[in-house]
Amino acid sequence: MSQTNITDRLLDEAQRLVQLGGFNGFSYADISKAIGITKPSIHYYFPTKQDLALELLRRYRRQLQNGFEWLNSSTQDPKARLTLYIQFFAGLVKDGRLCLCAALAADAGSLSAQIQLELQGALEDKKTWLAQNLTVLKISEPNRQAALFVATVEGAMLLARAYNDLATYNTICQDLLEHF
Amino acid sequence: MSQTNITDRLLDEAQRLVQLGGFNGFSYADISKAIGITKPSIHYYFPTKQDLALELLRRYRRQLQNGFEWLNSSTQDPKARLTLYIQFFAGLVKDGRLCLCAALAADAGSLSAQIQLELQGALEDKKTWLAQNLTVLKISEPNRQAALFVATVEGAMLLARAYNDLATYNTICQDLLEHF
DNA sequence: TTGACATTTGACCTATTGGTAGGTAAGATA
DNA sequence: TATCTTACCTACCAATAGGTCAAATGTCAA
Repeated sequence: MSQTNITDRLLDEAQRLVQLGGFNGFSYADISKAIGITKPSIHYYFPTKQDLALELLRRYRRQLQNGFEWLNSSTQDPKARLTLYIQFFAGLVKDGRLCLCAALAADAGSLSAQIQLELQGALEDKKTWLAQNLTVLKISEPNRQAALFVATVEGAMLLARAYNDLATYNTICQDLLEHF
Repeated sequence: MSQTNITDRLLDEAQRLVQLGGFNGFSYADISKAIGITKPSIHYYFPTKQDLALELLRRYRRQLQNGFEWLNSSTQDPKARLTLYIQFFAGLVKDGRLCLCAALAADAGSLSAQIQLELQGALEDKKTWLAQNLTVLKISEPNRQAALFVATVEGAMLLARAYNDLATYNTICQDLLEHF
């Protein structure tokens, strides 16, 4: 991404660590080591770890929006769009990562109410975009089916992570697509 | 469960905490407070936290087997069995918990290889049982569809946890069932 | 060149982490 | 009776957690 912007580098590394080991699975010291900036400097940008998580989600939602816009401009075919959605997350799975939503949802117990709202927002973003494409496909109850779609893809990432196997993700998502 | 057996009480509480906040989201001190036994006493039963996690998964697999046997004896109708499978986990979701598999999969980064194998085993147990019932239903590729089923249910729990809403889980699982 | 502000640091803090050392009372076993 | 084992305990440990603060450094416009 950006080599220059320190905020982004901090967020990149934090996101990586969250996706690999959950919100409680890393510390500011870990980020410090990886980025080469001292621990107090990280506190300068993100006073508390909760601040970090919140900004992580806000940025993630922006990234999602950009991703969806890119997908929309890539093809008009809704079926192809769903496939690209799945391929988008395959990149994460390949690196042994989870979607940020899944990673944070699992640790929701240690997240502030505000963060949980932002997490719900991110999931809503996904459902909304998916529902739009399911509507074009004339699927009945697109909102419900969108929720099913999101759940399955998140679950597929979870299984792929457990098995440490990209094929697990791809196979499940393949079968999911065939239902639509 | 068992009021008497201390090992079980420790595991019960540990499992609760893992399902609520992940493997890194609780400490021996938390269990200590809840059970009323000192921290070193917990180390007496489970020398390290990894030992605890391993036994948690081994017990979980036994519980799953018992559950499946109970489901098998409850009804011969495979469709009804799938419904009961979903209801089984709804109890967890109602308490704001995740399936142990989902909770640990998200924190897989901080789990030993042995534990990850046990985690895979637990997921295999689920897939195997589901595949048996899908076979009876004459579903093609029952193993693949079983993986899809597991992923969706795990994902539904994740979403329900994020939204803190049992209905989210029920709706997704309802729609899942209608695909079979 | 200076002042103002942004950025980064070393030194430090308190609480908690997972874990250990050593001991003790109650049974079981020899 | 002597010894061993189980099931706990108190007291403690080094390391790490998230976080603070005053001082130093960098940047840039007036």
